[in-house]
Amino acid sequence: MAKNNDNKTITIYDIAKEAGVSPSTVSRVLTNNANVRPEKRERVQALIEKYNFRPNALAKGLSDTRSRVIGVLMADIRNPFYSTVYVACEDAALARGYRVILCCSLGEIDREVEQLDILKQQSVEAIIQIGGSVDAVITESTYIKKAKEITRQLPIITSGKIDDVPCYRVGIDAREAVRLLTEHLLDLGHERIALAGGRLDVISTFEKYMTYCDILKSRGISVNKRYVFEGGYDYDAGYESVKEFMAMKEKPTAIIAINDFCAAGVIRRLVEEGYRVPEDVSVVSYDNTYIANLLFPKITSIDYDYDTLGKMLADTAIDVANGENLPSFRSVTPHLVVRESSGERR
Amino acid sequence: MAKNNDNKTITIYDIAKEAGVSPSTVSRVLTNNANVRPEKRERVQALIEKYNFRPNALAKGLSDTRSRVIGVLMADIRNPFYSTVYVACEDAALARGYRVILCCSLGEIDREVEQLDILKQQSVEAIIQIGGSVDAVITESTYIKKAKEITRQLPIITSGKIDDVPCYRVGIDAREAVRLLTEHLLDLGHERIALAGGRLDVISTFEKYMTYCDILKSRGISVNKRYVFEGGYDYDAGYESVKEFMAMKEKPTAIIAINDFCAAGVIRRLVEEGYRVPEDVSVVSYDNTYIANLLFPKITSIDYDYDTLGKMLADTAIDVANGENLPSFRSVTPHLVVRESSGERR
DNA sequence: TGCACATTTGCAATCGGTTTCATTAATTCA
DNA sequence: TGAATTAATGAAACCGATTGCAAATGTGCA
Repeated sequence: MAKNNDNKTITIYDIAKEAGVSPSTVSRVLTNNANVRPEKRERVQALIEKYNFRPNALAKGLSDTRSRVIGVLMADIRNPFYSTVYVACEDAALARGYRVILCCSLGEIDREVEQLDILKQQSVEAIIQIGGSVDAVITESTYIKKAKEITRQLPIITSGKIDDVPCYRVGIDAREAVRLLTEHLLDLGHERIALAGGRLDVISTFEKYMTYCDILKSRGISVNKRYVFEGGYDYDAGYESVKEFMAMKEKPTAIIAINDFCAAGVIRRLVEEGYRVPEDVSVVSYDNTYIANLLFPKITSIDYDYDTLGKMLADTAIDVANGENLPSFRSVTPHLVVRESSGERR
Repeated sequence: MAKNNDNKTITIYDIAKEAGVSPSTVSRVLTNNANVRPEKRERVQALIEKYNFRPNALAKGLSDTRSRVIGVLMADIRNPFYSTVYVACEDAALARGYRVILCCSLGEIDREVEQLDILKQQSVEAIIQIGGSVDAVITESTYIKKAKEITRQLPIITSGKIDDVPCYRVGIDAREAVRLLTEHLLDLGHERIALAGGRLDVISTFEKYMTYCDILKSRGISVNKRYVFEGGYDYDAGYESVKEFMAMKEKPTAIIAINDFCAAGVIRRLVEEGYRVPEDVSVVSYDNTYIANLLFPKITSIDYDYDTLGKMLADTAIDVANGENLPSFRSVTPHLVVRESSGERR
């Protein structure tokens, strides 16, 4: 791909000719592991540097058995949660000599199915999928069908779970996350704790819900279903939830938002209705994206240690691709970041 | 890349054999443009569907003269401005049958230089670069050197400007953006308008600054240099700027933040010091990312119509790659989105 | 010095497509 | 119906690397 002054793409053949050796020798210098007489190696190396030669990645990928590329399929890279995980994955992959290809499904199931094919076409060695169909309890059958087909050929690593499809799970310890948040609030004296946003047909959300129920019960607090507002994972879900919560006689004194976007909506509506955060109502959330730090008040949120998560995802992908036998489920431990949005019940 | 039941990757040769035709014919069916007898075409097509066959992208890229891939090099995909532009670019590219490869430099010049090589290695037909060295007036010489080398071989499309390197510019009409914001504030009665964040050695920031000066002068208002706070493009820059501004005798009554992050810092500090936004101080910003909508108050910001920008970038890249003669500078027209953070001077 | 053995090296096949070119089959039209 | 023309097809070269294998060169030791 490097070009000489004539602007022609130069190849190992050109280097070989000028160095007076065979292309194989140049290739051996490039791949570094074969044994080449030092004198020739230097001669070739000098030309590589002279022309700033880089071997064509497509040709290399074709001839190698290993493409050294892993695919990352996410719901939407514009969401800071995903982009943070993506960058962490990429860093970890790069550290092991792998490249990463990004695909976004943008919530469209057809696109998601299509992306799996596209990644396969690119000869990726494994696919990391975060968000999208893998998170839904009842997954679209076209997706399942395609995922099954794919997993016969290359491993899928996911934070979710695909029915009937064997894949490696690298997730977040959702139970621990809920525990941290719920007990934080209980410790502050809150008992009327509401849940804002998220759909219960999404596995991680469902797990969170169940754990929330368990914890309350274990503390002798009965679960009030009206304190659970199902909705999306966005600002609006949070905003709408508060309309309902604060219209109740027994208003919640604390709200757990499904993510930082949702928390922003919750806080907005609370402020609009004249409540103060955290004096009147505490608000906490999951994900601890940079948004948690941008809002006023800054939000108490659950952090997942994205570098660790990304590394776990990438390492699993690469290890599995190399045939290593790994546990099919690993998870990262969340921790609580206390900020300004949660306080003692008054 | 599709595999049959034996889990072996199948190729056009397999399809050809089973269909009783030559690989060339299968290829013709695949590329669609050659003429193949309908009967055979159908026979081949049926097998393609049966096995869900997709031609290997690496092989295709290697044999084709056109790779139909463009590279996108950005500063940091975790920044909503970049991720929004990226998705828009990808969409536009996809619509024209092109794929996109993402690289992030994360602010490291070495990485940025390296990425140019990596993209070249991938046989991209053009590189779109937004953010990073292309934005700096005095660009690192290692970068310039590499960029020069690259542009001899493939076009670079950028929102910035690289000294001495011929590239296609697709930008934002910065002067118009400043005009919209400044006149909006002037119309609201503000005269003491401050600038928070951004470095003047960044072209777009410098352009904004110059235009700001021009507009104030044309209205007979003298420019107070103390109203210009240079800094980064983040929350902290905004936060720090307000410390200085509000310590002055003649405090500004309106602040233009260099982006939404910066605006968040500005507002935060204002609130901490007991000022209300917009009653006491108006705050506006550039970029109109979703952050502008999340904050309280919602921020009046400049929108760039990201879909149009993305399309302009991708179209330029593809057109230039195809040898079309385009104007070397095109720009998108910004517009003002008025929200809650700006109001009449009291 | 000569022979056995270890290193280097190049040839040629391969990865999986596309495309040119020559050949063959199908049409068109007088 | 047969010659001229056009459409369909396959063989083979090519894209730019890697790698198995055999040949060539170098080394060690008796």
